[in-house]
Amino acid sequence: MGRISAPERRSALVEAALRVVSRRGIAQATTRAIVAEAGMSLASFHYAFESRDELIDELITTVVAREQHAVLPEPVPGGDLREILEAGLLRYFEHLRADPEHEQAMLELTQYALRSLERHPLAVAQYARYAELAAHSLEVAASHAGTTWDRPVEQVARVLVAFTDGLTLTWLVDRDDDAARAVAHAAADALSRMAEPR
Amino acid sequence: MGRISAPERRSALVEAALRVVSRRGIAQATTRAIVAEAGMSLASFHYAFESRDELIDELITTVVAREQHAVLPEPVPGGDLREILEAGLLRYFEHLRADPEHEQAMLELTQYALRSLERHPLAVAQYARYAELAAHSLEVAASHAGTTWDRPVEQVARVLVAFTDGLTLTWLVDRDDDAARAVAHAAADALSRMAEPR
DNA sequence: GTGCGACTGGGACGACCGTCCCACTTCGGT
DNA sequence: ACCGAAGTGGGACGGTCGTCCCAGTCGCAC
Repeated sequence: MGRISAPERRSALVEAALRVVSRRGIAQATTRAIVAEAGMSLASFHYAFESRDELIDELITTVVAREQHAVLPEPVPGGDLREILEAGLLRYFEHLRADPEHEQAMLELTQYALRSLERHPLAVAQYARYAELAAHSLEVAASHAGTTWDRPVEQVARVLVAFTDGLTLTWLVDRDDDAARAVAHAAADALSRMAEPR
Repeated sequence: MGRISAPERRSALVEAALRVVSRRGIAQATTRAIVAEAGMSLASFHYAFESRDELIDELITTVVAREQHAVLPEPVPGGDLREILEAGLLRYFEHLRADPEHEQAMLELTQYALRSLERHPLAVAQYARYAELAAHSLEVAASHAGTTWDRPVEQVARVLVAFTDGLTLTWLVDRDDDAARAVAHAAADALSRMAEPR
């Protein structure tokens, strides 16, 4: 292993940890497994991080900050709100199908954070970030459809996040593409009714 | 510890394991923690079960079989379909608020099962059971509202399960009651549109 | 080139894990 | 009363965990 500065090592370890958590789950993300994935020795781990907990915290923070697969990157032009929303949800679904392990890892990290008092805020921040991204997408969608939301967009965003989570969780279990698309359709339908009638 | 037959001990251990998983998470549900919760010695554990894995498998099976907090136990009389569905979802939400640890435990057990090939079927069975209960509730609801579903009820049920999961997950993170009720409202709205217009 | 601080590797530590062994006690059938 | 089977308790096993120590090596400023 060549010589790397401590900060570089930190991010290399975070990336390695994300790969291990995605592939094998957080329970299997031991210091030794992470270090092996990064191709380092155990001592390097505790040179860069004080503890495994610190690494996991930074992993969650990093990965949440990076999160940006918004549900609606570029809405379909010419469609009405419902169609734009459904296209966005289907886009998210394709992202989920392309990298299911990543979403499963995010889910596990949330649950992990939920289990300790000092880590709970990380989970809250994660979902606040989701809601923020969702709110932005919803604003873009409404603007493209030439309409406005009939309540604060943050409230609609919260519902979108819940629908997305449900779609993710159920699809991860049964891998039923058609069912997931039905969820996307129904969710888009419900959300579109939260806009002012044109 | 008095003398108990092996089968009784098995179910006592399963109950103890459920309490430990609910309270502290599956990662903390060690053989010693479970045995302490049940007030037994370690030897009794391996007298009743061959391994911890066997206990966890039986825990999942048991708890899934017992699952019956259907979303719509007794629909409100006189309401239309949307109102009946929303009342059912709110009923589920009250159940979630009353015992959040149990739903969190169920979520963790699902994720745990998803992580190994031989346990994956348990997660699938868990969600098949959810869908079954949801389908039954939906049939009751449609019948009370005097309408019928415009597609196989199993498909609607799958969507309901996804919505319920999303509501659960997001509420467990932010504990925002109003937001959860908004999800229930939107979900009921979307689902009610999957019925034949009267 | 020399010194010093930053970085590295291997091995060890105590704690806890799942599992197992074995001497012991209790029970039900005879 | 007795005897085999069923159930119990304590202690120990090997393995893995997170963490730590320390002797060694490298890069860079002087």
